[in-house]
Amino acid sequence: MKVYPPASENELLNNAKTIAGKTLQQIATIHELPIPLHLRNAKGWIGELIEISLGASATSLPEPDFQKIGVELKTIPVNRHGRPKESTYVCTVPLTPDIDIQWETSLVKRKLSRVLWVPVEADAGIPLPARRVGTAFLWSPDRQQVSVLRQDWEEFMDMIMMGELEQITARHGQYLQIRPKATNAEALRNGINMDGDKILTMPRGFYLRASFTSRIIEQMISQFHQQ
DNA sequence: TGGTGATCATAC
DNA sequence: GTATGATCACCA
Repeated sequence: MKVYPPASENELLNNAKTIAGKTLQQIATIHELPIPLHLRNAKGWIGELIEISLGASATSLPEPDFQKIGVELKTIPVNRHGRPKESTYVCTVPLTPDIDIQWETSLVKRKLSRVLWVPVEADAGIPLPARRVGTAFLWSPDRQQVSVLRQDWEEFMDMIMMGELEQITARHGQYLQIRPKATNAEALRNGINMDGDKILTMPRGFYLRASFTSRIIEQMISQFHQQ
């Protein structure tokens, strides 16, 4: 079954409702896809399955997944309490950014402006085929959240432009963090050191801390209960 | 045992 | 090679 890109947020939400409560086995069967034995050698499999089942179009482009409506798709592994098990990858970190790079036009901002979060059961005790997809919800950061995300991003970009990339660890950043994002430790690319010289360094990605995505889920639940 | 640093697969 | 989809694995 082929799912076409949704033309509106409502259409996307309706598509998401059709997979809510289903197991990964049920969804994979609909699309005639095999299920890997475990995620160790297929880490992105759930994300790719949900992309297919919701009609995502920019699946390996530096763009929001649903290009037409500007929505980014994120599956989020949650435990039985609904708390995220992992951080959430956002996008690649520019290692040699232009001097005039700005938050307003950054990929982090574009991707996080509108996100469809799709919770997926991730307790180790549940076999992969039996894991269920939860109720998806659309989210945009509120003013306070945008403010912190922007502050994190600007501090990171300042450090990178100052040649302090190698000093950045996953401990930096309140909501965002920067961590390696590579095939392996041998995958290097160009960066800039504190002397302004070219160096080879590990490719890195922006991630949302699990403590932050946990708050997003809690907010959604409390809004739900108020209605 | 939580979080940081490392890694796996795939598309083009 | 560089982007995407992420989770793994180890150690403080």
